[in-house]
Amino acid sequence: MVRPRDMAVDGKVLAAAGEELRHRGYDGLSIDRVAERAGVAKTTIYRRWPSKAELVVALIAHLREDVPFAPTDDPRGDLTNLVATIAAGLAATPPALVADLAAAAAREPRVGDRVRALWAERHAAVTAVVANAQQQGLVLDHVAPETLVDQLVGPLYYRLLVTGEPLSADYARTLVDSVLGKEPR
Amino acid sequence: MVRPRDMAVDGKVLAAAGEELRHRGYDGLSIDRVAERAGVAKTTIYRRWPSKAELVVALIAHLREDVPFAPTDDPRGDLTNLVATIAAGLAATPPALVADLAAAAAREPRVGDRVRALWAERHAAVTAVVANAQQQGLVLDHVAPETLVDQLVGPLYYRLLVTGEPLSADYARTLVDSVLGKEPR
Amino acid sequence: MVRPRDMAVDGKVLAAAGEELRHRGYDGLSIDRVAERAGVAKTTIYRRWPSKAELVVALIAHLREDVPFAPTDDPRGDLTNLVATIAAGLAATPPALVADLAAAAAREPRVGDRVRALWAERHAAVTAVVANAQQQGLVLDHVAPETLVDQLVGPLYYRLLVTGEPLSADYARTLVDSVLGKEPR
Amino acid sequence: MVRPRDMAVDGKVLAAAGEELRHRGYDGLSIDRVAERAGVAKTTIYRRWPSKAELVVALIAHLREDVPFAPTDDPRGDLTNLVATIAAGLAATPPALVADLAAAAAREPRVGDRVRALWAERHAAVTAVVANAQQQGLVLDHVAPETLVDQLVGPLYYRLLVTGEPLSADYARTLVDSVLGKEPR
DNA sequence: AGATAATCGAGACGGTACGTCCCGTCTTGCT
DNA sequence: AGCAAGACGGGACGTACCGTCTCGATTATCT
Repeated sequence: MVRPRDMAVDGKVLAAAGEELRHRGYDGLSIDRVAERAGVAKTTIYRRWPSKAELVVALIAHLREDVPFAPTDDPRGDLTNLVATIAAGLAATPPALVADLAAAAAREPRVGDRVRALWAERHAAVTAVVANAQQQGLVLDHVAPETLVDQLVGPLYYRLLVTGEPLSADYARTLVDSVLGKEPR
Repeated sequence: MVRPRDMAVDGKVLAAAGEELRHRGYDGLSIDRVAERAGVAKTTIYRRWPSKAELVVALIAHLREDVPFAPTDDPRGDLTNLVATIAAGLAATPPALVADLAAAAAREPRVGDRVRALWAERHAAVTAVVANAQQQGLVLDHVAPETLVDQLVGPLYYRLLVTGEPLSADYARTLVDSVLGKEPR
Repeated sequence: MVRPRDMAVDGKVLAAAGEELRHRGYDGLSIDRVAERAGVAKTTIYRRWPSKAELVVALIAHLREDVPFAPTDDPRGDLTNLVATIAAGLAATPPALVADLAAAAAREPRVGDRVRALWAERHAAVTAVVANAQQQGLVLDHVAPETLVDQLVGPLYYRLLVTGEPLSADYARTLVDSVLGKEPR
Repeated sequence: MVRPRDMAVDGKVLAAAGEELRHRGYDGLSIDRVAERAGVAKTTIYRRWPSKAELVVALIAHLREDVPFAPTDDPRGDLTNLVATIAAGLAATPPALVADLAAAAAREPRVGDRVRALWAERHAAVTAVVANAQQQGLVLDHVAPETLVDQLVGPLYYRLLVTGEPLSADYARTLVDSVLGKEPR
């Protein structure tokens, strides 16, 4: 009954915002400039995203790549793959962006919900594999799977945000080895 | 021959900036407001710190607290204490502040150096204890101590910044148990 | 073959617009708000009145009140009554509204026509009485009746719009006395 | 003790605003454009005048020409000159501008004060001459001088704002004649 | 005791971006 | 067609900070 939102707008705006974010960073991302670059009125942007933070959240969600995850009967391999994939994804994202999201999440509840939902997907995938591995007796079963997940994924964020050390596929393997024990054979 | 700088100014400004940083975050930290709150002219602030980032750098150095740590001959106890202390310290800090610092660190190299130096202290303390425990055969020695440290401390930041789950002393114990194996007897 | 226009719409819109005009003035009159207040779509308003100015034109025609005026054989009394009635009418209207109408009239020719027609009625009534009085020798006949009317009615607007002084019935009497000379007996 | 305001700014801004006002009218006067035209930051304008209305008030006050008034021993001549001068001044001002000022005055008390002060000067000059004439027996003394002033000046505004009739020097003379009586000789 | 020179407060200034409010036009589907 | 609902491009608003700049007024220290 009403004029529907122009679907193309979302794409144009997010594309423009992405460019800006990449080239100028979060602070330098100006709605005015995004609007101009997208060939769209500023009001149109604010009609869809109430603030810069929300726009960036949507942007991230848009950029999100599925963590393609096909479980095999080799939990160790699955886990290594998964952690390495997550590490690679994080390594490809500007650290400042991740930190900005964390900060926005901590300050604005609505943003927090969305950001947490974003990470939760990956978290859940890892949890599933870990639980699976545990059932097959590959992991010390005195530890809750959630804790193990924290110890597999947490270090990635720790390095990215805190120590600034690089995230390599090797590091992912090291983490899995530490949790599952050295390769049996 | 010249009028010396008023020593009290540094303190007043840093105190005011700290308040602002805590309550409004890095982005919301406004030099105008800091100047007003500190009862100091904006010029005076810019005379000492050439930018907001540098001011925050100085501020961070001020915020540092010692992690008091006295090693005993009980590495497991030492480790649990240390991790619990760090967890408590983090839990007492507004998550947004930690995230803001991470973001500022990622954006401004000089801020990054200082922030990393800030966390490095704690990191080093944990590393020492872990290495010590490893020498006493308490930990699987196929894993480098740095990795274990990441798996002890990383999850704390992960919870604080990413999942938003609480940081309890219990959680600290769980982490240590996971790394050292369940209490032998 | 076509759906007829909903007659009720005109009334609802003009009523809403009148409210807005009274409370917020011409500039503050927003079509968006009028539409909402009238429970009508903006499109519907624009279908009938092509612009804000035209809407106000229509509105003004609606606001017109008759100045009930029954001439007797006492011109002085008639004049005093008439001027007092006009003064009371003006005093009861928010000064800002009168000023806004004047401004709109000066800016938009079509509004000007309507507004002038609105006041002209009153003007004409006074002119008639003045001419009548003059014929009866009550007024110095070296002055054109139009001038006298200006001097009777003009001061009312002058006070309302310029000096801000109150418009009382007494003041109306004073004006008439000044023009006709003090009550003979 | 502080950096003084740049005196040149007032002039540049008011000049630019005057241009805009003349060419685009009150509504079309945009602070952004004024700032650009004056080569001044928008903030600088807002620092001095809190709103568009106040800026225009200042502008008018700036444009204000003294009503040069040298009393002679010929009150009738003085009065005619004075009223004619005021009429000429009003005739030279866009009616919409006068109406806008009246509207702004009616809505914003602060603006009202200023605008009234602006007109009050002229009002006072006329009052003085009228009182003078009355003392010399030129006017019927049963009428308060304030009333006569209203009847001399009010019609000018009435014509300008309400009836839209022209303001000529002749009309000024007619008004004076009506109040003082036809030229004795 | 002055001269000299940097410090400090106060706040003006040119800028950039923000998020809001309207305007008048448009698109869509229900009546 | 008329109408409700609301998206859209566009323009202006007034606010908040930024970092730079001018001013005195205020301390020292050096002559």
